[in-house]
Amino acid sequence: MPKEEMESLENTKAQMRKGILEFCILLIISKGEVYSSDILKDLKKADLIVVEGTLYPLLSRLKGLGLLHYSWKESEEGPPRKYYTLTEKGEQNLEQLKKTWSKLKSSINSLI
Amino acid sequence: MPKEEMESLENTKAQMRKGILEFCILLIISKGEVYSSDILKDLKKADLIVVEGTLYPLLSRLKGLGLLHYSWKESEEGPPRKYYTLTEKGEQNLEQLKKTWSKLKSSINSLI
DNA sequence: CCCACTACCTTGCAATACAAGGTATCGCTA
DNA sequence: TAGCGATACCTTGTATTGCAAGGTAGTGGG
Repeated sequence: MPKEEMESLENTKAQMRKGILEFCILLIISKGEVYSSDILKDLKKADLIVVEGTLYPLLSRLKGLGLLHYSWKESEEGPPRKYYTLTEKGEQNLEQLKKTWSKLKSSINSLI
Repeated sequence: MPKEEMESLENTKAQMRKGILEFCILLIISKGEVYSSDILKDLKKADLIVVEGTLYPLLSRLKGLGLLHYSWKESEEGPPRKYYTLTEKGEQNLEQLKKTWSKLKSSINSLI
């Protein structure tokens, strides 16, 4: 398969992943206190490849919007970590996003 | 609800929509020869708000990648229209994207 | 002949994911 | 105790891309 095709396909797939990235991160944090490496691990398990340079600014943004807060915790083996949890706002937001996701799923289903 | 929250929510929703936009457009075109207004109408029905300024460059890009081709057709009431259809490549690509979409759905499901 | 309508396209801007590189803390070991 | 590797957090520059706004052109009716 020629290179261009591969790229266009990968590009579109990447777009799909990006779109739900924020949603996924909120989902992951909603399940319990986590720090960046935990999040990256969970995203990887869900086939959502993300790197640090993407995650940190995003967490900061969500923090700035009041959806998250964090607390520093000591680590057994290394520097302290920022553990994130959802705020009240974050939880409400996530509920809305779950609904949006459901609608999106049925929209696509009717298109298929 | 304060303005900022609304905006953050709308923004995230918009991201989700954007991510699947290209996929949806391919889906719509796969169902038969359509021109831009048809596509916009179908997207609107699926709650995917898109404007001309988004659609035209995107169609051009997909054309450039060899996923689409078009033919001019006369209209009964106005200027001629570009009717789009999928190329062979476009169909193959779409099949791949359907698989990606399924995986994405189950990934999210397991996160929820 | 002009005006409204439809259709196609372009330009400038803002958001954002990513690659790459930087800073700081900790524990281990020479 | 000095240095090194590992871990963790963060920043900068770039490319992509959706969108608002505005532009061009064909068609038909008054």
